[in-house]
Amino acid sequence: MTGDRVLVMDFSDAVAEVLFRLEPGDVVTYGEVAAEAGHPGASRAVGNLLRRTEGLPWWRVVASNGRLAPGHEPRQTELLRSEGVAVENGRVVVENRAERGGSP
DNA sequence: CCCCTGACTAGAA
DNA sequence: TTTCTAGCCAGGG
Repeated sequence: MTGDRVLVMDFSDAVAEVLFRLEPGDVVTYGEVAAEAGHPGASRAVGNLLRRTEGLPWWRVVASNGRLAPGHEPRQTELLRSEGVAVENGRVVVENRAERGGSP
């Protein structure tokens, strides 16, 4: 019963909880975090929170298009790669082997 | 209460 | 493919 332990959590706390639940090698988008935190659509607020808050696994959060955080691409790339995440040209490589322009 | 900023997103050009 | 615009949300002054 009351499996929900969601006590009046502030936006910041809710987002932080979701972030800390992530495991090494896991990557999520701002929108996913916002929705998981109980604030769907607040993707922008999530980005702002990561920018103002420290101690959070911000590198595990990327944009919906796989883009990394502006100004932190090099650092985020190294962190993600160190966890086994494939990153290329400031972008998280998704299981998307279609349309690629280059070598089919 | 009002105004502005921002590590966003989806869609159009 | 890249660039721009409009819309949405929370925090801070």
